[in-house]
Amino acid sequence: MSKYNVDLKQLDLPHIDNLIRQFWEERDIFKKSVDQRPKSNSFVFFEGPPSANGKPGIHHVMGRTVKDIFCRFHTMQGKRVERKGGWDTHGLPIELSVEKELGITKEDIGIKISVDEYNRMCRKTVMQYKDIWDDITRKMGYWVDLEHPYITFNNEYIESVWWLLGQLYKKQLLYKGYTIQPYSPAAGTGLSSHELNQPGCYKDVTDTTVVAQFLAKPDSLPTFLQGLGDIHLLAWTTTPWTLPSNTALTVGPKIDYVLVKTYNPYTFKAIQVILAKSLVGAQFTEKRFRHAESEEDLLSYQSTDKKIPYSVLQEFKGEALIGIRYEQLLPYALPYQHPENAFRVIGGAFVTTEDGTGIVHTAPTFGADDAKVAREAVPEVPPMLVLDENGNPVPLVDLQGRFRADLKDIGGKYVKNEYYKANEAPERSVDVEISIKLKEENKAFNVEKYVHNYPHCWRTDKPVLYYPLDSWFIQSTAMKDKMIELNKTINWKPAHTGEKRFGNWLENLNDWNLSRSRYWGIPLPIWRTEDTTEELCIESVAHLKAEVAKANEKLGLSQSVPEDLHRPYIDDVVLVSDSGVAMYREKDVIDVWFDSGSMPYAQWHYPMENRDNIDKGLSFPADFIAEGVDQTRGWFFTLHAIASMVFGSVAFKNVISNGLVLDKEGAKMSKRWNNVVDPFETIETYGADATRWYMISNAQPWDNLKFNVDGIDEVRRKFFGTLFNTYSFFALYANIDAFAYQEKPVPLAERQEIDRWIISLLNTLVKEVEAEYSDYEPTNASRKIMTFVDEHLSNWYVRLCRRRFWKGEYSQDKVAAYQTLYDCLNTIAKLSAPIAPMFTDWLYQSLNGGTQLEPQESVHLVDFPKADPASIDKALEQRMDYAQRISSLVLSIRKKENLRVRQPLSKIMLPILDTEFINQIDSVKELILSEVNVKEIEYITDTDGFISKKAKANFKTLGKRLGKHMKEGARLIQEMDQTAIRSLEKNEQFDIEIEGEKYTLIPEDIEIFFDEVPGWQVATDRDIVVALDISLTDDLIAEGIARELVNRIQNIRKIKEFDVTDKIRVHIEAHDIIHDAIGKFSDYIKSEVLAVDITMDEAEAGEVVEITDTVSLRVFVEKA
RNA sequence: AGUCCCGUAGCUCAGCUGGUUAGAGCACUACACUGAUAAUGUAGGGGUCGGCGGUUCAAGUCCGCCCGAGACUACCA
Repeated sequence: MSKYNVDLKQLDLPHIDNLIRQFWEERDIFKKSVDQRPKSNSFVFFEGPPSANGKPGIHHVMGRTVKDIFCRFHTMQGKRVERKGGWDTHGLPIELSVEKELGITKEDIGIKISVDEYNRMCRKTVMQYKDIWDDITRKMGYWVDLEHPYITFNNEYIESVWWLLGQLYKKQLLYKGYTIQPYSPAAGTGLSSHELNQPGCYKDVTDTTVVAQFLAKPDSLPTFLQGLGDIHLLAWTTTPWTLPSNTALTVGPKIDYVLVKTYNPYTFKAIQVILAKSLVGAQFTEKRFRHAESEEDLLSYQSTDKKIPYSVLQEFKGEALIGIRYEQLLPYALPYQHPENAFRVIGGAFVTTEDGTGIVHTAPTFGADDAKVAREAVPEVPPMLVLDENGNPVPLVDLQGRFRADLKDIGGKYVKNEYYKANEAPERSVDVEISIKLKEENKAFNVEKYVHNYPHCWRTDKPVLYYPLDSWFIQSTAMKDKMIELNKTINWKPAHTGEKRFGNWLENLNDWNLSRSRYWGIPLPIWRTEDTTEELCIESVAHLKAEVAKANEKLGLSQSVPEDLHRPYIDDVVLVSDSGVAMYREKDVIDVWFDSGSMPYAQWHYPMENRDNIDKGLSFPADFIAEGVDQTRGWFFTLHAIASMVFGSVAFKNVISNGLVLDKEGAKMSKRWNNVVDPFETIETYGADATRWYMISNAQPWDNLKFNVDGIDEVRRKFFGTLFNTYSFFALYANIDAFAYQEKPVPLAERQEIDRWIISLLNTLVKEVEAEYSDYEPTNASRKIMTFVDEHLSNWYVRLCRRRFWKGEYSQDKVAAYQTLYDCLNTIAKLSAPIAPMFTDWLYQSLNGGTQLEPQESVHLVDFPKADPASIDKALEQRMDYAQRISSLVLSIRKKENLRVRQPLSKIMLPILDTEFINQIDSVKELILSEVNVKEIEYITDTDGFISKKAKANFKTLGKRLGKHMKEGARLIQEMDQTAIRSLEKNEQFDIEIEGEKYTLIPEDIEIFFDEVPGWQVATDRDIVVALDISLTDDLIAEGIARELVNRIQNIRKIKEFDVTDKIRVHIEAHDIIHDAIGKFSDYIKSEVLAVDITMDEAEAGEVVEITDTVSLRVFVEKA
């Protein structure tokens, strides 16, 4: 005979975790849960690959809980949900951690250590925390296929990525360009815009800024500026180190500029300067300058004067300045090409007058806008490129961020002090040195510190440089419209992340910089001839093999395709062009983000294998993905971009972007603040389920979570504790009665009102929870389940029904109670399984262990419950609500009158509005009476003359009709007397008049409720009024005492640890106060405490027990 | 600098398309209850719904501005 599991005396979630985890592993439940569903009915999920070179944090538990919930839910909905795990293995983070470990820099690679060795080291390092990741995955109960993960460094994966690049190449979406890009000298690589958009990259920094004076060449000035003496153009820069590379100044053709006569604040020399009219006030600050009153005033200036006078001489459009030539500001070098076209004023539409001077210092080698405007000028303004020792054109700053050695005083210095090794940075940065130099040479108009936002490298944390680089791009801008259009079909949770954040990002899309001049990554599969006229994009290993054979033949080589497709082996492969010329691989590796964006295809080695997965849509696009909001421009974008460009499809249909996990104060978790929560510790202390449930129920996944372990404990107590207690209660009595659900389900009609009520609520709950899960609203689902378990099942159903379980014969009613409670618990286990997979599996197995009702060995193999609409009875739910509220009201009167519930009372009086109400209350009458220990309910109707009604306006219906008379109308309605209300009820209409306007009220315009009833002990709650008769008779008192006795005897039983089924004998010290009680209620007492007899004697062996406030007696209890 | 999101009790959060006493849980206080007991019930205190202005008969809810927190965008010199 099987029994319900009662092994656990107390709820111990970590213990249950262990049991269930072991069970899953032994029985291979995860695999079964996937395999039992047909391939044809799939729910596609993509697992975003984490990088195993960092340890998992508590936020990973959050993200993975969200993923797990929907995968489990859809599995229970009959779907096949394959979840291939994956690892992100390439990229800068790994390379940098290896460099650090080896104590080398990028320059040493290929010299101190071979590329081969270096890459082998990367391959090893990248998986260093894999075991810890696998461990947290298991411990938190996240189901993902860890045995067959995709790994981005595998040849198959690389081959798929090549194929994708090949498709882009064929669509002519790959191009090579020389552009100014964000570049990290410390990391030695260019950065893509999504790398620059990683959180925390933009930081406020204080830089030395200069407003420089560029001396115009007199003969190039427009006629209206000629013959006035020296004229300087003022231009502002936040990067003085770029001034040696200045080759132009840009003005806005339509902007108004002025010529100002004043003195240089450092040299006190008289000067004339040009700047934008609207920025005169910003440059000539009141602190240091003043308007000159007259020509004499201006001329009379002495360097000892406090304020410098200035005077505006002329005004003109920027247009007029174009073509002016100026003396090179810092003549360190000259452009190697067309130096005669440098150092002149050009026009540019991007110039604004928001800050600076309205004249933009233009260094085409270090600014994207600068390069563009310089190229567009006629004739083209040359960038400041010089020839190096090999005759190649290079900028004045090298790839390490250092000035070229041959640049006199600044040669060999880093342009930013941050690039020096610790403690090696000079006191004065190059920016400061240049500023001082300019001041001394009467070339600086203003030097000051300025705080602005500047991008930093996401890995090295050092400032980014904008630098000219030759690299490969994906022309994503060409597919922008398609991406925008497809995005509109995606269901984003929350919606605004998709519409606004992601949508705006797509609107402002830039081309995707693919190139990384690094070693550990997927090699760019493009080969070129040395003169760059011919090129080839390889799109598979087979393709490469064929090309290698061709090259071997034509060039007389004996190469083979390398076993490992990484550098350096792939670099050695030489191919041959159509014209028979050798081609060499472009040295770059690709952006790692392309790796992860390729996973929908590359995880299946598409198209070399598993073609149907993509072509027939078996595994593409995803029905669902989830990651943190920080991935909006990361993985979410790369998935979307590749799918849009290569397949013209979305990559995912539903996406949750979850918020951050903060500490309990709302601060970011960081090692520096020592507020990082260890996920292992949390799970081991509180259990995975409580942790998961807390995270989901406390806040919506997309809101930031203020993580507080106190909240987990609360969830454990309130939800899991209550559910566990309810189960334990059930199991205790079901085992005693040997209830094993052998009987046919008792028809609903034959069950008690309260059974039908909880079943109705349960079915409503099933319906709602299914809708919430389907709508990707796990928080609402969890909260609804909690309310049901806590308020309805435990605190009402079980509380009221307790006696049915422990009293009486094994009747149909008892069976009905068992069946009802069993069904509730079993259904809750299933509804909650996606969120709390371990406890619910324990609960399901414990229940099913007593009945063998369901063949599935785990809750994760069953189908999600279906709501039965026929069981939902809204009128019944309403009635029970009345019963709960009436009971509460009676208890509150008892409390006020100091009448304990054990003392029976004679009657409740209930004023009622209509007979329908009587019917409703009648069917729940018994529940109320037993709950509050009262003998009967008496209904008081209108005609009894006790009741006075009050009316209140219904604003919703009246507001529109009465308009501004609403306030007055509400007052009139409140003042309606009994006859007026009665008249409205009878005639179904009633006229009121406000300021001459007549309005006809109909019944729905007012709400009627009861006034206080004078002279009664009453309590009210909205539309219900309850009065209680508190007079006591001798019988009532005796019964009260009898109940007190029962209570005391029960306590003694418990102290003595009798079994709940033990029969007893009771001896009570004789006393008047109990004489009546025992005389009249001995049968009752005996049956309550399972006594075979009760005797009044000395009870000498008994203990003294307080019976009432004034009487204490000896009571002795022994086993019969 | 711009865009987006958020601001409701000491804490964590509800509050639907505007409708009249702004809710729940936790915490706190008091009293009960106790054959579910590291639970439970009842009662109580605690809110100018971030601020100001507007629309409306009516605003926590809609609009504008401001303050505060956050995320994101941006080479704007």
